[in-house]
Amino acid sequence: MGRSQLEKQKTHERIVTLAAKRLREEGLEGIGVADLMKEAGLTVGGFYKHFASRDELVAEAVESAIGSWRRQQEDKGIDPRSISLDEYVDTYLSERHRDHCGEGCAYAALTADMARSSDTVRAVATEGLRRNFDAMTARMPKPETAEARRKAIIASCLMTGALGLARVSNDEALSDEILETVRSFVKELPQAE
Amino acid sequence: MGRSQLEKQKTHERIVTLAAKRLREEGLEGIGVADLMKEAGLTVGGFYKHFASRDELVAEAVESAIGSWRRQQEDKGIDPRSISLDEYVDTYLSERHRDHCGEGCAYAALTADMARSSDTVRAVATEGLRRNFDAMTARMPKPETAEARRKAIIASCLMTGALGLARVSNDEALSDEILETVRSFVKELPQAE
DNA sequence: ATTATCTATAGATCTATAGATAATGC
DNA sequence: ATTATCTATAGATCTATAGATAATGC
Repeated sequence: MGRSQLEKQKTHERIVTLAAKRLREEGLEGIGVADLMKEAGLTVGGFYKHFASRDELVAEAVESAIGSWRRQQEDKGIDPRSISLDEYVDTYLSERHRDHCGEGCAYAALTADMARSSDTVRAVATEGLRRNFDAMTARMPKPETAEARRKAIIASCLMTGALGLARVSNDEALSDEILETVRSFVKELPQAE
Repeated sequence: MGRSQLEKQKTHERIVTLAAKRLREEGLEGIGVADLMKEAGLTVGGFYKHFASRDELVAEAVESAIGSWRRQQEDKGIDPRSISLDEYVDTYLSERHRDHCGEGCAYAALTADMARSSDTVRAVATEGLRRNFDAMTARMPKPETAEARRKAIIASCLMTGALGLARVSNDEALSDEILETVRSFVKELPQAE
């Protein structure tokens, strides 16, 4: 016990990354500090040398969760902007994403929790939401137009909503129907009207 | 202390109705048994003569929350089926609904919590989801067609998703933009294609 | 006599802190 | 000497239960 500053920084990141996953799985009030540290291979005591409070961890974890998909793509050497609407929709509204909440979209997993959260968390979430709308607008034809932004907002609400309801249904046929219906609709959205 | 059976039944309903509101506000793990009973003008002790466990209350409260809108309409003497898509969209995607989570749609308020819940809760939620899809299908032109059902699913996902994201944003302009954009889109949905 | 609710509390769980331990880094 | 993590625990909170109290209803 007693580690270098570099190791502390890595430990900090490990806790945040794990929290970003576990909180998406269990909700922002889900996992406790002790259990989380145990899963990270640590003990409770060290926690408060990293975070002033559990809330502070939650804020960092939400920020990390919001940026996780973008970071994953960049780590694979992929520019997220190069991913087309069709590709994005297929992975977002996939059975895999539905069944792996912890690695997925923070907005689908934590909508209500975020809305109830502290100002800090909501500010982070709102900023991320804006960036998501912008990224979606860029995937529409004529991205400078108001029509592109309109469709980007529609697509975003549809996708988070569909993933959420697909996760609610314990009838897999109904769940799949939701995913498939919305997948094909969003793909046709750029050509609509 | 010591009440009639009729009063007990009314007390039971009062607890469930209050829980349906407070759980939509704070999430399914939000309010505790003691606080809830206090708000109902009662004390902790009586709780377990009404429910075997907190989970049992949650299940009843979720069922109550899912049916609350329908019941409200019926109490006003309105047949929910007589409400048009346009009317429904305007109240669903209103600032009022956004700002009053406790009286509103259970799916928008509790999506992620429901998905994580016990089999009992998920079964109730899935059944309600099916009924919602059916009710929305009936509001579309040619309700017997597959196209009507497709649009009903789209509209449902869009509306729950939009309300959820509108609640996340702490920037009211962005929040209003989401609501307005989706409102007008859903109203045009029946005529689309 | 039965029972709906009350007061009081046991037991579990969870956040946060205090003090010890064993590395780092000047 | 400093500090990152550990062990141990205080204090708050929450679910559930036990036993008392005061009505109901045969």
